[in-house]
Amino acid sequence: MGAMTEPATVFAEPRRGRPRSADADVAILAAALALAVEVGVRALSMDEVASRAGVSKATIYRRWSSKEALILDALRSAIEPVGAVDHGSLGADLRHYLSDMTARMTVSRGDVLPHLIEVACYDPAIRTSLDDWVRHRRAPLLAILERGVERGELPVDTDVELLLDALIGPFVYRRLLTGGAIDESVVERLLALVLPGI
Amino acid sequence: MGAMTEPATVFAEPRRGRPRSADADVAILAAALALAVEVGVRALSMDEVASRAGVSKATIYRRWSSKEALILDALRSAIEPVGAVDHGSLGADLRHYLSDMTARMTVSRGDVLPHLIEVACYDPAIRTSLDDWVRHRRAPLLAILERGVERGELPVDTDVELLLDALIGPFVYRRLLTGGAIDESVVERLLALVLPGI
Amino acid sequence: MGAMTEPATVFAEPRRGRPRSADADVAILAAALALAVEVGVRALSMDEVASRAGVSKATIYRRWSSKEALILDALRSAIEPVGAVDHGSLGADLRHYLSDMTARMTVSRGDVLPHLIEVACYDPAIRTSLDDWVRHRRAPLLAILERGVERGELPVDTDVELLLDALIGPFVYRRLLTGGAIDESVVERLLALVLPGI
Amino acid sequence: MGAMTEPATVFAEPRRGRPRSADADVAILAAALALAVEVGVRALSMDEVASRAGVSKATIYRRWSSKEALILDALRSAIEPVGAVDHGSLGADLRHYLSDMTARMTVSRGDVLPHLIEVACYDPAIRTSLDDWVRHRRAPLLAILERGVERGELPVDTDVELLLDALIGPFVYRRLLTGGAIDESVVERLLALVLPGI
DNA sequence: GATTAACCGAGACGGTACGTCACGTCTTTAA
DNA sequence: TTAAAGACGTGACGTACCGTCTCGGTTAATC
Repeated sequence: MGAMTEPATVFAEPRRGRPRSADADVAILAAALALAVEVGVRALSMDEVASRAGVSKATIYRRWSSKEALILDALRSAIEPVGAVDHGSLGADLRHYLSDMTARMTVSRGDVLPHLIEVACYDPAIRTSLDDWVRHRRAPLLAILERGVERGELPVDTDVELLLDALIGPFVYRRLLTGGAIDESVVERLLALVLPGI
Repeated sequence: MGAMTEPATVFAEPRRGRPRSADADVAILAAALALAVEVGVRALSMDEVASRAGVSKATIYRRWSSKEALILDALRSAIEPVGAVDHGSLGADLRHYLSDMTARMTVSRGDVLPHLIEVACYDPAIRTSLDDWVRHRRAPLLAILERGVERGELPVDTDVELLLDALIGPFVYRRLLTGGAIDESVVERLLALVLPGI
Repeated sequence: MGAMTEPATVFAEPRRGRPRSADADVAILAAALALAVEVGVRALSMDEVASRAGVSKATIYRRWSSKEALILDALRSAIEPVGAVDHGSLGADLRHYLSDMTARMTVSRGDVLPHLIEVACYDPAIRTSLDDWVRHRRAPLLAILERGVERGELPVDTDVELLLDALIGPFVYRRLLTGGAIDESVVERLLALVLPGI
Repeated sequence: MGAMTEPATVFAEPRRGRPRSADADVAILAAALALAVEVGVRALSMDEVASRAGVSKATIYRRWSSKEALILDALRSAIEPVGAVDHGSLGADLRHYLSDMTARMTVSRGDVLPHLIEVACYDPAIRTSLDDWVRHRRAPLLAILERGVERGELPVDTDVELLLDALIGPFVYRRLLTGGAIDESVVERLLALVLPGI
């Protein structure tokens, strides 16, 4: 719950007063997610979220400082990262990760991420939170590449970060800007281009 | 002026009544651009644009169909594409193009493009217009790569589109999502990764 | 339209731009009055007024600066003052005026005036407007008393203002505070007490 | 403590459990009164009263059923009625009472009573409580007038209630509505008008 | 001494209304 | 016909206050 004003997960001294309802947390996030899927992030209104969650607006604003903070958390709660499975070889690991990623890119509505990217330009808190989320999603791929270096499948002096960006960047670019194809064949051709030996 | 409802530049039959003011076009675009820079795209309001341009809102909406259409045109009018100079070799051309592009990425405020990307998710007209713009900006790089094929610097069966995405994508990805470094050294290292022989 | 921000009745230089809708004025006042009667002033909400008048809240707030300013104007538009009829004698005039006044006091819901009195304590604009209204309603009785002085039915040195307060005050006091009887017989007994000769 | 849900002062059977804190009673009333004077009754909020009194809102609502009930009690606790002194003659008694009353009217902020009057229109409990308070404040004057009848200074068939209203009403009327003068000279002139012989 | 019942401060809760803002459209008069 | 000015309906925003409800913890009278 990164963007929350006071994360409920951190337990400090026993809080005084009536504790915040955990049910409300769940109901709000669920309502926000459902609405985002149904009508899109742009048309999502806090009144409607409150109404669906059976909660007052004040209860939402007690937890999240803005609409976008809520959306970010809702998104985060919904998307689990690609699993970090080890298939024994760099090629197999990469193919698995990238296929999974492209499948997700194709399925989901395209408006949540663009919305968050924009908001992050104005709201530092969202910026931080979005950065965390990106880091979290990159982690498995980073592990795959580092394992490749350890195994000797990649040179010791590989710039892992840049390699990662070269593998992910083209898909993000197509998704957000060019509208170009995103599928298995592109994965194969990109791998052939960037990592010819694999 | 791609998104305009009726482009003033195209002259059809001589129209009746008071002609549209050409000054207004300029003033509106200038005001929109200035505001976008000052307060950001998100906080830009049409009332304020009208007020700054010394123009009524109706005058704006007679020319552009929506706020985003105006912003898109304002953006377009401000950014001239990277020049299509021929330096004689693929390596020189690429280095020139990418350096220029990274320089622009570093300088400009980062909020106009993200905003348009988001809006394009909802508004097909903006989608089309944004696609045009992207195509327009990709054109010089596409020409460079095709020239490379003609010169024999690249294999004949090169997937030029994918190669282009592999060169641009990482920068877009860093710019919009990871916040990673964007500079000359990255250009060099990316070229070394994707086109080792250059 | 005393409390309006810019009274539409005062014509200064010809106003530019779209003029304010006179229909909206009427509809808003009517809706406010109807609601005040139905649910009371306290339970009257601006959203409901707007909805009933088929008007947006912004349109209301463009004309009146607050809920209370609107209520005051609505009240004023609804209550015509007691007619200033001349029955030929002080006694007849007074009996007519006071009977009429007591009848109105008994009929109307009792919450509008109390509400305005309270709000006037905090809002100087309402204060002024309420004072005007009170002056306006006192005028006929003042005329009656002054006519009594001219006719010689009252001493030349009569403190007309105080006499007026002595005739009205008891009724106001009963209405607002004691809940005491307000009827014809009280009018007679009060006249016998304050103006024994009449 | 008239409006209290369960008056602490009346001791019935000894209650079980922790007794209510008498300190809290005092602190709450003091805070309410201070706030009413500072910001006015309208802007007085229960959260702020609770905060100032160092008390929880629940503690307040355990004692008073509503904001207005609290305000009424706070008002009552602050204003002691005019003393019922016997100066030997009707004229002296009246002059003393009315002078005292006018002095209080001039001094105190004018917003507490108007507020209560309004609320009493909607809340029967406040209505009852306010009526009690009014009766309590009228009592000394009523005694004065009845003593006047006993002494023979007033006719035996005097309508004492109406006479009282004729003496008080004009001041209340001026205070709440006309904004007219309230001072010693008015007292004298009113007495000369209503009770010429005194 | 243990139990129990009512209290306590803190503060979260659902609800409701507030007054503001921006959008894109509409209606004036003037050029 | 277009222009500037500005009012219009729509609909969401985030805030404030109401009176109620949990919390963990305290304070007497009763057992």
